[in-house]
Amino acid sequence: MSSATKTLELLSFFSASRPEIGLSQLCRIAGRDKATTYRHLQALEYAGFVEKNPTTRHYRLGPAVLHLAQVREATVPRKAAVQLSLSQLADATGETAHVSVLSGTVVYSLASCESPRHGTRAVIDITTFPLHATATGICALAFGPADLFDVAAAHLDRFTANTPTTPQAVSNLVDNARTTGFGSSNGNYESEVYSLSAPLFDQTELFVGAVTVASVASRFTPDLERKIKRELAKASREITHNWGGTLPTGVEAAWAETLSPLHAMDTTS
Amino acid sequence: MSSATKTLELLSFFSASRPEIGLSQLCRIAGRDKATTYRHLQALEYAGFVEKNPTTRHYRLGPAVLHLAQVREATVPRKAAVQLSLSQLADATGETAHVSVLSGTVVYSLASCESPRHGTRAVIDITTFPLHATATGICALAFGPADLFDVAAAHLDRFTANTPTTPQAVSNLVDNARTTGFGSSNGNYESEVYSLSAPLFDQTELFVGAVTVASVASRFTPDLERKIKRELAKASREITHNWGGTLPTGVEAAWAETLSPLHAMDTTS
DNA sequence: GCGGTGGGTTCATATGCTGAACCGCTGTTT
DNA sequence: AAACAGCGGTTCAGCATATGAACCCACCGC
Repeated sequence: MSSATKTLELLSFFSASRPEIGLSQLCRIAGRDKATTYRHLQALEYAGFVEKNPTTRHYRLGPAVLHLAQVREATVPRKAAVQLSLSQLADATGETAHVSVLSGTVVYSLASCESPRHGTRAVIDITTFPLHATATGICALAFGPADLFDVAAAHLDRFTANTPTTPQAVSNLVDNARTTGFGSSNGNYESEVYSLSAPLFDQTELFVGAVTVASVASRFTPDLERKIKRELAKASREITHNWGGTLPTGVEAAWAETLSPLHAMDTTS
Repeated sequence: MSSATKTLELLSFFSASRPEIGLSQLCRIAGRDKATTYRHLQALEYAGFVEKNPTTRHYRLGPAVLHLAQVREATVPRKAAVQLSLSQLADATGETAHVSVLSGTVVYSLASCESPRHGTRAVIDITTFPLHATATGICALAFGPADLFDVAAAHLDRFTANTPTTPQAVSNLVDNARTTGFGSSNGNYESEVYSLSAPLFDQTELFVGAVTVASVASRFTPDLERKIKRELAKASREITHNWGGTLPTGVEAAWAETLSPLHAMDTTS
């Protein structure tokens, strides 16, 4: 492990829950010598990656990281950062994949990608997603801010025979999303489109959006469902990471449970 | 210069105008050996600070910087990051200092700090600043987005005898701000309050807000004006830096000109 | 097929990184 | 008030590790 790598590793010990770290404390966390750690911190401080809290002499992340983040955002905007994941997802599942983001109480489409595998495809032709009637929306309700449910409950329009139009019916879908880690819509918005959706998170584990695969009802077998869920989990990890976020352990656990071989027997039985 | 410092320095060569850099190119920019630079880049890539564009093999900033920026923002929110600069500014000038930020076409107050030096003080009791009648607003018009002027011209309310109420009068103040690097208001909003304002910028040198000192007309001498301008420039550099931004060279040049001893003769004569 | 450029690799050399032990300070305990 | 523990910060001998000249291979224009 190079000196530079060790220096950079120090930065990863700072987090929202541990924003300031003293020298000795950092030595213990990193399991390294005090003199070494001190010199590494000096290098980081010189470059503006950390700064000293003048009163406590503890270290915290510095302004340089803001600077770099702005350059990164200008270089690879969020939209561009999902394109690769999205095309891989569409490719692996043979279905239409898309990513949407939450802004206030509205979930809008950021990017989508269709797979050429089948002649029939789901096409994402809406820009904002009804919260109660789409896999994406259910995901937002399940993992997003609590006050979103009231907004959803105030607009329970019926789109198809399957659209849930009572708060209780929506609540059931949301509960299911929370336990499985995936939002789902079986023709709730368009009768022939079955969708599955996985949430995306920021660094503080706040919901920021969802990645979704939209399939066609007639080919939506349990096997395909499992494949899509596996790929969705992968894509969600990837996109969340690319946006600088982290997945809550609860979601990972829900996925592990949902995708375990044991559970597979249940769903296919 | 330590290996870690050299590694970190590589990151500073990425910018909005040069977002992706190849290995050889980076060697030339940094003036370092190819093997060394390559190993440094590997360390950075391993830590997620850079990533390779898979098609061009060029390097660009990675997702880790977004992650760190979010932690930094959670650790030291912008408001907290200005407090120290602001109290130093209030202390050095003996006047009231405040920081405001531009959001859309509205300039709102982020934080303010009064100095106890004098019994009479300017008090910042508004939350949004009229663009045409305050030093802060003139600063926004001079250095902010061009379409702001139309917004300002549509609301030329008169507050005092000095308030500029014609587009031409506002335009003159804006021109003056552009050449001096400081917005000013001589009782344009409240007749007894004289204010000076310096702009704040983000990483792409876009105007994001202003730092202002509000003084009382009766003690606003040319000497005090010069002192305030010097301190404002210092505070603007500091806050801009703390927010991860960079000052346009044009503004620095305007300040240097305004604050030069030669220029001082002109203003005091 | 040839020169120029690019990314990536090798290896002997010596530079500069490492960590035990140290200092001076502060707040707490006895 | 003396002893103590913990902190941030410093020193220096010894050797791990960073360094860069020279190298390879692939690609591109000609």
